[in-house]
Amino acid sequence: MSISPFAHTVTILDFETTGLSPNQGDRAIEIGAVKLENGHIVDRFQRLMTPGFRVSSFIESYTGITNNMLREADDCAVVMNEFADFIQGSNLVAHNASFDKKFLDAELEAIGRSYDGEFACTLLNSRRISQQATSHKLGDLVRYHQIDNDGVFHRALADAEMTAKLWLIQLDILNYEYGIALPRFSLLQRIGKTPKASVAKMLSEVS
DNA sequence: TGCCAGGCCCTCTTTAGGGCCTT
Repeated sequence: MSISPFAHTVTILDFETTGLSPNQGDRAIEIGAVKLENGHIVDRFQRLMTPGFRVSSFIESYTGITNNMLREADDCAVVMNEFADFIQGSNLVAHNASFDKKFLDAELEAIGRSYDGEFACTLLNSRRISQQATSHKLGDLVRYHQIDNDGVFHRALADAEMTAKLWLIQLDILNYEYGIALPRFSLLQRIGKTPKASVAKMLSEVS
């Protein structure tokens, strides 16, 4: 059963992983998430998890998450079971959501859990409603929108916090530039799936 | 043996190729 389009709870999540593809054996090593209710952060989730094998030196360098840190972490199954509880009843947002969705799907399938929310993507939305931005990487959009940050990148909770702020900015853009206040979650999904050239027309019709 | 992600978008497109974005 899907979440109501009127649901006000949105969870913004970010995975750090051993690589790019669960189909190639890659696993999650960290999950970070913030839960928003009516635009305000009401809860946070951040856990390291051990994938069952050593991560590469590239991933250690890229994320700052070392094999020593993961040695003390719980198994993916334990952490993802807790995270499945955390996201129940909430729609989901991520930057380049197709990436995080495939890891969420893979890790939850491995423990026989599922979720009832639907995904929206701040990357696809940015390419449509911030077309003047020259790059839509999360870090570049943080600078472009002058989003407050503590200088930490490529850690799950820090990236989830910045993605949450980007999501709220996108809501502001819809409000101030298109006159759409309190858009349904489904509208944010539609923006990401609407052809780039047609977005302005679609939004003018909605407003 | 050799290769090795995948979804989305744009264009010099659609019988395709390449860039962007995520780790």
